[in-house]
Amino acid sequence: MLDVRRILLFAEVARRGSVTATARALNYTPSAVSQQVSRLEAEAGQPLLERHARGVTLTDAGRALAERGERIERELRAADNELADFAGLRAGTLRVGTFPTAGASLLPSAVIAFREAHPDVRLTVRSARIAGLWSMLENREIELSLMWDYDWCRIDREDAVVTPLLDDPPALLVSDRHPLAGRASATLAEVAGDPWITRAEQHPVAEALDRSCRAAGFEPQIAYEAHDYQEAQAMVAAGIGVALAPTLALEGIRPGVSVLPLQPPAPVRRILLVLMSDHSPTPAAQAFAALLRDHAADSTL
Amino acid sequence: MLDVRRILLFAEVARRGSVTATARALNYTPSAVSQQVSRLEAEAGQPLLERHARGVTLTDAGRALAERGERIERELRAADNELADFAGLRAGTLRVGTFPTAGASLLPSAVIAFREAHPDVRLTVRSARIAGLWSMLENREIELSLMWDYDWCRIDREDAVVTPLLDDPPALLVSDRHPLAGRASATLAEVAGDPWITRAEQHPVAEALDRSCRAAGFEPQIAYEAHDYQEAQAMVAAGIGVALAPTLALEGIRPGVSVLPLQPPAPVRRILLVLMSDHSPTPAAQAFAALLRDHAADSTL
DNA sequence: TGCGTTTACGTACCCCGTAACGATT
DNA sequence: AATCGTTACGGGGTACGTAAACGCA
Repeated sequence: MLDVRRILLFAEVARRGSVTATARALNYTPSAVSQQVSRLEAEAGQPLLERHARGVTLTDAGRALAERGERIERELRAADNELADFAGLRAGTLRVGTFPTAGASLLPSAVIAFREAHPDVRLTVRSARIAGLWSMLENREIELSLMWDYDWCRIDREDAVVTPLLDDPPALLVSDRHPLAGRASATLAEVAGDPWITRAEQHPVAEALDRSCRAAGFEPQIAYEAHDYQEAQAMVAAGIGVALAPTLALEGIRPGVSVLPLQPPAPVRRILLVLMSDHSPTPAAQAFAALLRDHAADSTL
Repeated sequence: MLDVRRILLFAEVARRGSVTATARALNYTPSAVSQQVSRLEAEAGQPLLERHARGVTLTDAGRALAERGERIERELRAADNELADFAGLRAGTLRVGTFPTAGASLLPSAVIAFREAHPDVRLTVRSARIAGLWSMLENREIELSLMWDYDWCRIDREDAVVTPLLDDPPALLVSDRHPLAGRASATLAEVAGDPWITRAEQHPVAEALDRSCRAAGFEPQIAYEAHDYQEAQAMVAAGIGVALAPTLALEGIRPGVSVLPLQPPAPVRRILLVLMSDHSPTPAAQAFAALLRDHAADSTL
């Protein structure tokens, strides 16, 4: 059967009309070119060029084969350009995962910046809880994901590369009419007696509240179990109780709610970038990861 | 830069969705396939497929590259078919040379047979004198040629392959009113005293006449120098003299002319097939040569 | 004589196989 | 345990270079 590489070499010979010129162009010896052409003729079962003193000319079959070679070369150049497009982020798709809070705060600016820098990459974002994010990563439904952890539940998986992006300290939310309202900061001890708004369904933030209060020496009295941060803020504004929230979740703060940075010791949430380690990231994923790291470094939460 | 053969291998992997299946299909080991794909990824500068436990899936770049590979394979198959067409005489061109007499007698049936057998080969015939035929052969304006020689001027060239096709004995042409008219054969001695019609311009047939007569012990008396065989036949019919002509030149014999085979010793013209030895004949040329040899073998001149 | 092509021969690289390992179901 | 993919390592084939010959202007 015909060898592709020999066809490409032959196409070069056909273009230049000379074995020696081809050899010069490709940094070969005329001998090498001649041998390969001879082999190609053997594969083709018929002469492909006629040799005379001044270069060579093509037979009908040689002309046809050289034409095919040209087309193959065009395909190769096209392939090269396409790969460069993918590598240069002028093509391709990128699927990113996020948890809801980051999806509403940290991620949008990164998405906007990425879309501006690489308008030809199809970027999609999927939001889910941590477990869902892991399964999407494992199923290759997303190339990378934002995640978070606390120091008592550190993510430590062999099959994942985890990069901490920034620390997300908690804040205390109190009603504007609460005695602490307007203060520059607060400690947990100062609200030990207050009723608490927490998150329902074993939400990790509920665990963070629980652990923090115990560490501070009291058990929180739960007044309400909210299902998202907006609901929690509404309860706080209504004076039902006080609440703990990650700083990242306070993008749009509701009127009637006062935010107080919580002084240490406080359970600091880490915001993480996660990629699967068992396959190398695509150029788009690398670019997005770099962009996230930069944004996080600039950000002063 | 991207290696073509690796791209083809990768296209196969892409089609089958599995390294191992590809290896089985191509009689390779999975190891070999895996290594080549890895190299291709290195050349591409980006991952081309994602490995999981059950086979592999393609990245965007991998999909694009595999698609190019498919197109290259199509080109290869097309090239293969084209070459088969040329080899199988379903395409191509064949240029044949001939001298005028053969062009009017031996060649037409061969041309008709060839065209019928291989209607897709463009067959052209060029007619010229011996010297012109040689230069056309040397310049590759024709692939093969019919020629002739006599035993005193045998063609013997290192750069040509000469195949005798058939012997073309001479005949004596006399007027219907000539005493020999109607005889089954004749010898030169019987017309030693007749005036002769011969060919002008040092035509080799004139030399044949000259040599034959001298060998028979007399010098021919030239009555007329004709420029072709038709003219010569007209002169013979008019009773101007007798003439010598190769049998091959007697396709359409003119009324009023009687043809007598010449008994030996007579100068026998050989009809030859000539190819240049310094480059191998195309399939079409081989086929035409074979056809000529067959026709000549069948022919009973 | 110089240029272009080819052949003979030796060498170096590259591709593939063997073997062993890790991962997944 | 079976299947799939990968890595390390060694051998064999092949493609190339060197050298020399040939043919043609």
